[in-house]
Amino acid sequence: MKKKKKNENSSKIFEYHDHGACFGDAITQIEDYFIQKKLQLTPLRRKVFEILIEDHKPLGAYDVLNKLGEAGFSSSPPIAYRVLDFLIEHGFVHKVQGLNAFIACSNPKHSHFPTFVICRKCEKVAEVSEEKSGLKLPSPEISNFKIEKTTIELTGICSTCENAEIR
Amino acid sequence: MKKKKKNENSSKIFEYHDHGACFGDAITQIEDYFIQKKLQLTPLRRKVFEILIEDHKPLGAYDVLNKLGEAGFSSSPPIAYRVLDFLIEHGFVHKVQGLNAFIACSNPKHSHFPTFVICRKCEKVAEVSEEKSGLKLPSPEISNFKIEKTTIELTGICSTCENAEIR
DNA sequence: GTTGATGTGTTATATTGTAACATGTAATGA
DNA sequence: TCATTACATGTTACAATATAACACATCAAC
Repeated sequence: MKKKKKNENSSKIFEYHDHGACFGDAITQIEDYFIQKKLQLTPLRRKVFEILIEDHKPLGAYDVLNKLGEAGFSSSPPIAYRVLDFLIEHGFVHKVQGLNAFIACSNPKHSHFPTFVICRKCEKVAEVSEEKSGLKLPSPEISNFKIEKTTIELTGICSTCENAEIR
Repeated sequence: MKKKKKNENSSKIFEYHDHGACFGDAITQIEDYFIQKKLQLTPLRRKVFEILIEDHKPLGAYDVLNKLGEAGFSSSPPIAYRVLDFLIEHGFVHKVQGLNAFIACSNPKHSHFPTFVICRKCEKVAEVSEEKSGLKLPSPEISNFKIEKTTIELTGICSTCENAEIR
């Protein structure tokens, strides 16, 4: 029960979030990217991305699907899965395997090998970029393996929940 | 197409495997552990573990289930999932999230935070233990997060498959 | 000899994900 | 002009993965 003074400016990965900026930046980034790559940011694709970035937490494919339905789009499963796959391919969405859920990438420019930190109690999820995580990938390249994609998920309990866990 | 001399004794994570030793060791380990922890290594649990360690590759829950059926056990889904969960809890089985599959732990003594290296082409999977992987976990503990469980999966292409990929 | 803990079994159903094929639209180029 | 192609979306039907809820048996402990 000691005062936490020392860690005051350590990255509070679950706490801080300027959502307005986040949303606007993300939309701008995806627009720029699509133009640059000559891809179509169709209403459907845009909507899926918006749904994810608004919530800013992992959503199941069928959650996305329902929201698409509410917004007047078709809501049969392949619709969601196709668009999600497409956005994943281009780095704007990640799949959180441990939750069978999808989340907007918090920084498409940097997160090629993102780490997800997941509280098993409050289910909050934080994406920590390669640079910030301090993660040092193992090197199976030594044994001639070429990494194309990583899934790195750390499940546990965040400080808020731990403090609440009186036993 | 150069001779690979230099890496001769680098860990060939996909190649080497003394299966006889592996199987025997694993059974002994699980027996010892169960005795020590006063757990019941029932015929069902033993069989599930044997199925996984015999194959020595990730199996879907329903694959396990079928093999249980063939061996005279019940083969309704909860049977497999319960036993798999139990074995996972005790560190003798891991789930490979990227494949929705289960694999016997290759070294229960050491692998608390194992890394799985998965070739997307031949689907071979290698488990690399914490010590050997050179993996340096990120430190969200700084931000007061307590890691309980990790999912670390590296997907890509192994040298054998890459060499075969003429384009 | 009842109670509680554990392990297995069953039915039914929930959740997550895909295959296969149809339609619409816009750009290309003979 | 109109076939061809690429792409995006749509639909039906289904496959694959996973869990809830409840039943029963065994066994040790009190």
